[in-house]
Amino acid sequence: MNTLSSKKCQSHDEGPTAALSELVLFRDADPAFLTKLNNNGNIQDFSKGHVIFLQDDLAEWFYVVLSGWVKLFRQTLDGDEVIVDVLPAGTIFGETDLFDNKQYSCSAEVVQDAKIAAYPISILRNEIATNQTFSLKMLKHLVQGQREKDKEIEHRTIQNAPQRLGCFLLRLIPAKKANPVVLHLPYDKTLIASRLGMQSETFSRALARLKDDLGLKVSGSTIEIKSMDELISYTCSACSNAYPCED
Amino acid sequence: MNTLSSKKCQSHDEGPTAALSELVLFRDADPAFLTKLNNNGNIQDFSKGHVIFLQDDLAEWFYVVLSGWVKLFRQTLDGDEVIVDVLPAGTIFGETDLFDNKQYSCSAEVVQDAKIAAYPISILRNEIATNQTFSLKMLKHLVQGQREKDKEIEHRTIQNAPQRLGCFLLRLIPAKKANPVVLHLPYDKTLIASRLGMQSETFSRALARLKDDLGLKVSGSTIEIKSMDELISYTCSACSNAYPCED
DNA sequence: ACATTAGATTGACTTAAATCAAGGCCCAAT
DNA sequence: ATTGGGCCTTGATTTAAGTCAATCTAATGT
Repeated sequence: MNTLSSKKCQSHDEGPTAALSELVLFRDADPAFLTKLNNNGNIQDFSKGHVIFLQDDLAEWFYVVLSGWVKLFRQTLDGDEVIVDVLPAGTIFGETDLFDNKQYSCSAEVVQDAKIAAYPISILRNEIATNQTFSLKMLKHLVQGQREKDKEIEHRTIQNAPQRLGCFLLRLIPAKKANPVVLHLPYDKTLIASRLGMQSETFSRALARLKDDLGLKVSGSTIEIKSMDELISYTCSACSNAYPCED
Repeated sequence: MNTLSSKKCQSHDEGPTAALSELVLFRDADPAFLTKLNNNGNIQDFSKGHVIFLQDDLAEWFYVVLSGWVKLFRQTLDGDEVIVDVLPAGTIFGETDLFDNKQYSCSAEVVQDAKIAAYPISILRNEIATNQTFSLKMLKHLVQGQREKDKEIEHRTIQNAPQRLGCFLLRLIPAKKANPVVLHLPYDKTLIASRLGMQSETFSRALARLKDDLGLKVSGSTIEIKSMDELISYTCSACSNAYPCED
């Protein structure tokens, strides 16, 4: 029910090679390396709810989200769930579980029907160990990830619920667009709430707050932002990163 | 007033080579590399309050805390300060600002009189680019840092103030020791508070709470823990990492 | 078309933490 | 010894967010 299809990569036009070379990490990588990944990888469609791997599973594959959304999460001792991240298309995951531990450090579950490519970690590990250039790329990739985490910690510390939500909305908009901006929430509001470290009731009220304060229009998962500048100043004033904060 | 002394490394018995080889990152590193760092590095004593670098400064040096404590922080647009981390002896910092940006991503200030070694980032960058083995070590180092950040995000999300404080105390105790355990808070309570993402008043009350609930004894910065097991179960039940969580 | 159900919202209330204000303690400089 | 200033604590109050419970809505399957 979860696995809708699976195919060898080479049988497919827009195979994982194409997919991979769109990721910064693999751009300009050695073609032989990409081909090897290609030949040993596969693409699968999964529907919402499918568990890709569990924390402490043996880490043999790393993945790339081609479409849809995937959540990474951890379980607390008393049974709660903590969202580590929710990943959009174009994200690689499972790749930092390369080393000694060799177990995934969190669980991964599809939260919006997704197309996901999988490749053996061993090939990645080998490339890192033998190709200096790629190894450097990987380092940069990790440093970038570190920066994201720092930002996340900051957000949770100094932004209140409406600001965190505003920040989330802004990050859904790639570049500064002309007003008004219409966007769709990419996954369940409940999940956005826990992604932002709040309860779903709080999320709901934060959204209502943005409606009142900024003239945001909401209908289901469709949101219209009247004024980007207003939202930016409302959201980013408490933050150490000026908008647009992804660089 | 801040710079109390500065010396070339080789003029010193317990020079930076010795200091470096105690860090996991540099253990078993190429002796020529360590010597080069050694010859181009220096050790300085700084007193509390000394600013080592500011966010957006050109990143030319990386540092190792030999003794004392250093805080990393960022400034928000409206002037507040966010603590990124507070670093104990044995920590390397400034080293992730290796790449393209070439600017420090945060500011660094001494918060308890410290002895700090400085080395040119260029030497590190060169070693990473040419020595596969070291590059791999650096990758592991970064992955480990990533895990720490994940843990931090989790703590801020699911632990309340007394639990975060309890967790902080536990992390000051390297191994599981016999009761009762006596320890000293390593830096100002105000700073511990912001390190833990709370106001100093909240910190004070959290400490009082641990006194009441766990029979903790506090006198100034000296703390006596009656029962480690009690503190562990009080603190770690809401967390996804079992004690001792550093591995 | 209808029942079922997961997801979302709303209201009432509780609780944790922030804020505001006052005062205490200890160390350092005079 | 006295003064002054960090640093810390404590009390009173406000505020943000969590919790609990009741609906409401929209999508799904029969």
